[in-house]
Amino acid sequence: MVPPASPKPLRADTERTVRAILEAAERVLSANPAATMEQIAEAAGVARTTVHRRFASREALIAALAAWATQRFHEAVEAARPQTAPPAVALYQVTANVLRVKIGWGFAMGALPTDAPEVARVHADVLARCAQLFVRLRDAGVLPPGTDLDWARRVYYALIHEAAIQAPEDDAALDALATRVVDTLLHGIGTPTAG
Amino acid sequence: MVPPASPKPLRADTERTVRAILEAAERVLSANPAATMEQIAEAAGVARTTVHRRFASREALIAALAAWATQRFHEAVEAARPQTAPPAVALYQVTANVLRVKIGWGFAMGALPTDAPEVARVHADVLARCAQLFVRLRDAGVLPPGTDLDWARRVYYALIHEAAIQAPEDDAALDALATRVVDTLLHGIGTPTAG
DNA sequence: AGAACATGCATCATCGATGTTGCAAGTCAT
DNA sequence: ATGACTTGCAACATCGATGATGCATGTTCT
Repeated sequence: MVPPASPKPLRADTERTVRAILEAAERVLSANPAATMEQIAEAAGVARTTVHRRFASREALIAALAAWATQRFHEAVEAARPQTAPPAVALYQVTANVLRVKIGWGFAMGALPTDAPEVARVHADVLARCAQLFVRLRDAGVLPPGTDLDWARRVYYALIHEAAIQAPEDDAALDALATRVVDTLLHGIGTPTAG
Repeated sequence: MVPPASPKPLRADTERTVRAILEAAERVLSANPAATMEQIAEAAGVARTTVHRRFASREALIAALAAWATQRFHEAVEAARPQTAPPAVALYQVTANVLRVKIGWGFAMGALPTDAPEVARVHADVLARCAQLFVRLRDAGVLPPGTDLDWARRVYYALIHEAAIQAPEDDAALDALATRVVDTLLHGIGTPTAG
């Protein structure tokens, strides 16, 4: 229902409710992944039955949440033009864009074990883009030729994950965070002259 | 029951069972944090009622698991003599020791929201040791004077967490992993000349 | 060997979460 | 304004997980 243009345009009423539920689910579940539908409904300001009317099951709700976040994730990466922009620039842009999304949708992006066909495809797509970006980084000399790209990618994800916990809301702080992530990724935190 | 010498020495029988349950819980819960007591019991090769006899509640089981892992964690850090060994050496030793523990007890170490008084104290102790180690690293010039120690510590944890997923079993691979973690922490993954 | 204890099994009780339905009242679109 | 849709509420049904118990059958320790 959420990802592309739905077959039937939702009533303004319904759309607000759905969004409220998804946002509430994100907040509540990120605080406690085992939270009940009741707690989510309460946080959304609706009755529990309404949640069940919109999402057939708890599983469906989480799937919708993941789909929503995946879409945002995809947009964030694509907006950085990771295949055409200079790799170092793209790295920074991707970092900043993804951070912005991840700060608000941390749970949904973490709970990605989705089995929906469409969503899985988009997600795989994004991962491939990231992998390609790292190849480009290596080819451009930003990363040494012998770099273990898998380790590099995982370190990158871990740094973004850590940075997202800071959760700043203004753009200046977000840029500072992105800078710190890229910097740490490339140069670590040690004294350059040491070693 | 587990951490120090128990008031009543368990029967050989019981001890084996308890250990089997804890180890099974680690395996099963790390694969699926929402696993049921039944699944844990099955993995341990005992009846579900036996688990309940040893651990009053699911909560108690997880608490015991956390306590056990915390103890191991503590030993791993202390064995590296983080306050007396040269900081760079201690960093490496702590990394290797903690990796060894974390590979086998990843869930238990992640599920640390424990409210047991004794356990919390030990855990806080370990964290303090780590913080001190980072101060020593900075004072020794391994880290630049202006380093944000909180960020440094969090990056370090994240790297260990990532590395522990590789899960090698032999010592050579473990040392290689530890080297990689320390190296990445200090120098990142970028080309040194770049910038 | 014998007392003390642990385990497996079957059984039962309970509890919370999930999911459904009917109806009255409210909201939206045209 | 009117018909279509949505929501809240209350009630109900179900289901799985948790936790407890009694008893027969091992297992351990001395």
